[in-house]
Amino acid sequence: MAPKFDHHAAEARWQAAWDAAQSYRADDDSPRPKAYVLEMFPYPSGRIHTGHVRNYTMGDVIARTRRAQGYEVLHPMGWDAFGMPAENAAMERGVHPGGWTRDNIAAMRAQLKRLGFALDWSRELATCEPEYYGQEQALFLDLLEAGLVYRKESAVNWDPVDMTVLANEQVIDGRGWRSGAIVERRRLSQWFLAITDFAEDLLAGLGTLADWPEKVRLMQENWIGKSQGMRFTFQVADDARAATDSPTPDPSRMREGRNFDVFTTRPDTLFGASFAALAPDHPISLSLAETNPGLAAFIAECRAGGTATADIEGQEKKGFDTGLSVIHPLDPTIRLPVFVANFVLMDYGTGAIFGCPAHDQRDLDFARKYQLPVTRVVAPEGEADAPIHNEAYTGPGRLVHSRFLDGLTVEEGKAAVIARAEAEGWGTGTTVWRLRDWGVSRQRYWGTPIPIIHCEVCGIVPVPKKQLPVVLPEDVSFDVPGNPLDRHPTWKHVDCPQCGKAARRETDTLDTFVDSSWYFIRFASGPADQPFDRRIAEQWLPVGQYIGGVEHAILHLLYARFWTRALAHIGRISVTEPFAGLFTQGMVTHETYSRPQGEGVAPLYFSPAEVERSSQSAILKADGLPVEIGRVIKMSKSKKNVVDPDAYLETYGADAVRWFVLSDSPPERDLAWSDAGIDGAARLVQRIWKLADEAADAPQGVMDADDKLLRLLHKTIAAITADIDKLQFNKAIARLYELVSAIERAPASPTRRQAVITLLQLCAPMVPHLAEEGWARLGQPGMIVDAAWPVADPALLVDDMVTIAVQVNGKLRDSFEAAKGAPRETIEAEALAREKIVRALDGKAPKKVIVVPDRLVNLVA
RNA sequence: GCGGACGUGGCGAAACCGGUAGCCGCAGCGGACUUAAAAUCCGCUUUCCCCUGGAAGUGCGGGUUCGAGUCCCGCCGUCCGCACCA
Repeated sequence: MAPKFDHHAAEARWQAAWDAAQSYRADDDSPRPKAYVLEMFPYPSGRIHTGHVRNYTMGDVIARTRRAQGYEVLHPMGWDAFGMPAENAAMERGVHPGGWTRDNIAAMRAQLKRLGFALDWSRELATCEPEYYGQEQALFLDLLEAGLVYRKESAVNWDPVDMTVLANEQVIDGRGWRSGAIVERRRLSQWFLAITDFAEDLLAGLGTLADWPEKVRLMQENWIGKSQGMRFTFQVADDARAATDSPTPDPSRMREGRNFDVFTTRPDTLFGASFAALAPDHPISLSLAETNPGLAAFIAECRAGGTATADIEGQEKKGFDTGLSVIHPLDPTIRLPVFVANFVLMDYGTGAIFGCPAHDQRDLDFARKYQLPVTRVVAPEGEADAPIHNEAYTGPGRLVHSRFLDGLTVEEGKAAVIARAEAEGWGTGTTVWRLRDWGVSRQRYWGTPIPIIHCEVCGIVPVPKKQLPVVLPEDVSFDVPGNPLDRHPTWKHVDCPQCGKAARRETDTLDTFVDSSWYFIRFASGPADQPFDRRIAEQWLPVGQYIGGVEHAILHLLYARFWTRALAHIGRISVTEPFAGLFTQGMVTHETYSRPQGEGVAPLYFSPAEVERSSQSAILKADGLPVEIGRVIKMSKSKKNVVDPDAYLETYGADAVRWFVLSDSPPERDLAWSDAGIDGAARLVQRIWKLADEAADAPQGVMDADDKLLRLLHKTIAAITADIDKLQFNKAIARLYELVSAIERAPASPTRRQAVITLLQLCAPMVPHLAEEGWARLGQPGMIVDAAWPVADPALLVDDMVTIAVQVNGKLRDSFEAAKGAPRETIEAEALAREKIVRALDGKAPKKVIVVPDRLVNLVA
């Protein structure tokens, strides 16, 4: 009986051998074609989770295959090491964020090494180290100098207990996610990156990303949100109406400086306008509120609550009549009342709209509430003038009740109104974007310090580059809420680099998305004295294959695209799209185990480690009683369905774990982690090992070219190469199983021995330790990582016999073997002569015969 | 509400261009080996029936075609993203 494959020994042996040979070191000066394979770098939370294992295994298969195919491969790893969890750990456990983070990195690095990934560890980086963030500060200053960084006041979610800004995702039901305090909307001075300068470019660039998922491109397109329309000015009329709840107006005072711009995507519906509305934060609203307590109260009411989506949803449309009216731009005799309305957003367009109730649902709701006129101006083709009830009409059609526009289509109407507005000088065709500039200020300690000094005399002064990096102080405390940098006794006090007077450091740090916006460039080239060496970086970039979770489809990928373009814009690099190929993999899921705890109480969940799972049921180890097996869902701490890869690495070995995460599910879909699945993977590892072990003593010599096994082998080479290219690892694995079965059945022969050697090469990207061990057992020269990828012989890919299906009226009745390329007549004759077919036709001659060469015959009776 | 993806055995899934639906794995059933078990190996496994065969079958209803999982039209369901975006 052959000895079993010993994963502990093999992993140790080959990981040491690869290390000693520096097998995965990427050579900048290699003459070979370059391939940059990258997986999204992890946040060092403490432990590698199954999602990481899946992500990095996929990348590893690509990297190893490319290497075997003769590419110089760059496959690096690093740590997205700044961020809030480190500060939370500091607050909860009294540890320093830096120590906590670096300990986590050490633990996770060991776990990744244990999985045997083909990574170039010499390029490892952590964003929390000054060598990295100092260079980021230099790039920030470059962008500042180029006018792509600016400071502005903006509304933020402010947590009054934790004394910090919260992202929208951190506001839950209007309360801070940590403190539970009611979130306020505050205006704060914040640093911004001018991503909107590149809106058009970022949108156009999506069209060049052929190797990105369509879904991600669409998500980015929607996020950028280009809308074309018209911007025009409303003149405020002299004759003020009597307004509700306002003091007797003085018309001349009211009019002064109160004309305002609106944006619309539907200039064609202008004759359907029945009101105008301003955002509560609009400057005119605010100025009117100074003398109008009713309006001031209304604005205050609108401001209550956070900026989160949940707060906005379902809110009733409300307005406040300002008493002003504006003049309709196409007919000066028409006056429209001006409201301040809660559904108008200051951040989009101009912060003011014209309302056309017949063709916009929100405007219609508003008009019904305030008894404003509703006039249809677009009618569907052939359907003249039905009244509008409670549903606005937004479909296509022709214009009605619109004077010079009558009879035009919607598109023609838009063009006509814009042409007229531009000719008369009261409006212009224009484009607005949903995308906003990127606010990067965070009132946090554990992030890249923004390299700016505030001087009372000189204003905003960049830290001179010679003084970089601005290093985070280590002696900080987290015993009170707020930003420790701001409270630090000395750190922020510096002399102004320009005038030398006492000044103050910026105490905000950069959003961690900045850190991840250029790490792939630093991997390609990471000199000590500058962010990157342009020549070397450009040899590797763009990343050929980038792999990560779809949750980064918008923010990270958009920011990285922007940052790269910004660097190109200031002439530091010629690459504009950082990731040529993108793949978004699915999540790893697991079933849940629970026991009900009575009505209205959440069930009690148990972790997979606490449960003994048999094929049909599961019992709790502690008491031997059954637990309920729940749905297969994303791993989460609250449902306790998280598994730790370490235990599996110990029991089954890296190769079995790697094989399992690649098998069964297509990589873009979710993968259900199961012990049964890993058992299957471990069995396969032993089967392959047994083949290698037996083949070591098998006869060597000349192979039989007609051997069926040889044909299968070459078909498998071709298929697996194509499957890996398309990242269809599940299909590659199904084919490997077929090949393994076929070899097992084949008698010992030189062909069989060669098949085993090739099999080891084909599965080496997935199970590298096993492959090396088998390669050595078979006495092959060197290491399998240095062996060239097998090439399929085209002559062996075509069969000389094919199966011809015979259908009667489209239904399969019989099939037979025929020589490949046999003439139609031969096939037809054979089909008609088959006993089953004669019976099926029941003596009748077929009316029509369809012959598809090498495939089928269909007889139409 | 807008945009998108998906729907195939008990489960994860295959199926090139419209051409034999269900490769491969998991689970299950039967058998061999064994004192026994594990491990391993062999076989079966879409459903139904009047079982040497036949019928139905890829969410539902239509259509195009000699032929549809695949193309077209209309529904239903699930998931994802965005959302008072003017």
